[in-house]
Amino acid sequence: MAGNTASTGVDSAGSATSGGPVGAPRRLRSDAQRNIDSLLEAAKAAFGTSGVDAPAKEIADLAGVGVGTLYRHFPQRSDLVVAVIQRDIDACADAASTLSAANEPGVALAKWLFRYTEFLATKRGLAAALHSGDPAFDALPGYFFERLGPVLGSLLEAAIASGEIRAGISPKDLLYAVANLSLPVADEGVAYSQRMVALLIDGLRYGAELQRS
Amino acid sequence: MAGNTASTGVDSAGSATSGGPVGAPRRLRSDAQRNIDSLLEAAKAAFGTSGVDAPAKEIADLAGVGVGTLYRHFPQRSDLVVAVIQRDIDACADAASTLSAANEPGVALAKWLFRYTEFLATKRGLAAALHSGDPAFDALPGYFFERLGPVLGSLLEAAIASGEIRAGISPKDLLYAVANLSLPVADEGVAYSQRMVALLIDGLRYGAELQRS
DNA sequence: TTGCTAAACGGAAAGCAATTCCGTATACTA
DNA sequence: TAGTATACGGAATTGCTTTCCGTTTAGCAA
Repeated sequence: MAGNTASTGVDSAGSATSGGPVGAPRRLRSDAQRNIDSLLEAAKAAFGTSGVDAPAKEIADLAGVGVGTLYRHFPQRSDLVVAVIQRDIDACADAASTLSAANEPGVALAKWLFRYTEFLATKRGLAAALHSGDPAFDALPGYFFERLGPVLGSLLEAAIASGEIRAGISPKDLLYAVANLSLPVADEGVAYSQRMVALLIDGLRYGAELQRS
Repeated sequence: MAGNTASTGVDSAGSATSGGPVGAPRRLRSDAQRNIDSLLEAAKAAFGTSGVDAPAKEIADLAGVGVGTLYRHFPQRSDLVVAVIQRDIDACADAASTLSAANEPGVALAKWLFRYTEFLATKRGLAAALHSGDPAFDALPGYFFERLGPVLGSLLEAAIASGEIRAGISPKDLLYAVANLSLPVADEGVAYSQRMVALLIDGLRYGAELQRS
C-alpha cells in the first residue's frame, strides 16, 4: 500500500555509509505511523464532506493532530490527496482480480468496467484534481495505470480471445476513456456515465465478428 | 456574445428613456466597457500562460487596470473564467454551422466532432474548472448545451436520416461524452482524444444498418 | 527500570492570493 | 460648464497553506 509512506521522502536510497544493508531507512516511529493512518482516514472523510478543498486545519482536527503533524507527513496538501486516491486505487485493483475469477471473460470485462465506473463516481472532486494541471498530481496517472492497467489488460485479453471484443484497444486507453466519461457532468448522475460506457463497449463490439475464426 | 456583459448584471434590456419603466439598467460607461474587453483579452492570455490559476493581480496588470476594477466587473475570479469560456463556446458554435453547410451529413458530423475535440484540447485547464465542483461553474454546462446542443442536434439528425448512424443518442450525451474524452490524460496528447472519439463514433455506427430501410 | 537522544508533536507565525472598501477621478447629462 | 452617478485604483482585510521552533515522547541501552 503505497500511501503509507507518504512523500516525506523515505527515499529508497539508503546511501549505505553505515555498512549495513542498503535501503534500510530506519523504521517509522509507532506514533507517527498511527497518525498517518488517522490522517488518511480523516482526509477521506473530510473530502467526502467538504470536497477536496477541505482546509488542512479541518483534517488535522478530525484526525486529532496538529497541522504541523499533517505537514510533517504530507508536505503539501496535494500529497494527502494523492495518498488518499492511491489507497482507493489499490482497493479497486484488488476487487478486480476477484471479479475476474468468478465470471466469463466478456461478462467479467463489462462488470469490472461498471464497477470501475461506480468507483470513479464516488471520487468526483478527487478526479477533478487529476485534471487540474497541478504538477503535484503528475505521478497519479502513472500510478493509476501501473496498478489498474495489468488487471484490465488480462480482462481485455480474455474477452478478445473469446471473440466478444475486437482487438486493437489498449488497456491504458480504455482505462482513461472510462475515467473521463465518468466525470460528473451537469445534473446527470452515474446513469449517464454508465450509458456512455455502454456505448464505448458497443464500440469495442463493433467489428468483433469480423475477426472471429 | 454573453461574455461582454459580465455578471455585474446589466440585463439585456436597454432602451428606456428618462422617466422610463422599471428596470432600465442604464448603459455601461464607455471606459467600463473598454476595461471589460481588456480584461477578457488579458484573462485569455494569462490562462494560456499561467493556467486557470493565474493570480487576479497578474490579469489586472496585463489589462492595465487595478484589481478593484477587475472585481467590479467580475465579482469572483470564477466569473472571469466563465466569461472567457463562453466566448470560445460561441466561436465554436459559429464554426459548426459553417461546416455543416459544406459537407455530407455523416462527414459533417464526424468532422465537427473532431473540430470540437481540437477546440476542447486548447482549453485544458479551463475544462478542468468545469469539473471542479465549484458551484460558480454550475451555469456553464447549461450554456454549453444551450449553445452547442442545437448545432450538434441537426448534424446528428441528418446523419441518422442518411442511415450512417443509429438513432438513440442525444446531442447532450454526445456533447458531454466527447468533452470528457478530450480532457488531457497523462502524457497523451490530442491524438489520444481523437482515437477515443473515433471509437465512440464507431459505437454509434454499431447497429446502424439494422435500422435502415 | 531509568536515562538519553533522535524523532515526532502542536500550534503560533509567516507567506500569499482572493476579495472588500473607500477616497479619488471621470464620463455623461442638463 | 457644472453636477453627479459611475467607475477607478490600490491599500487593507480575510482565510488558507506552509514554515518554524520549543516541547514531548518512543525506542533503546545500561
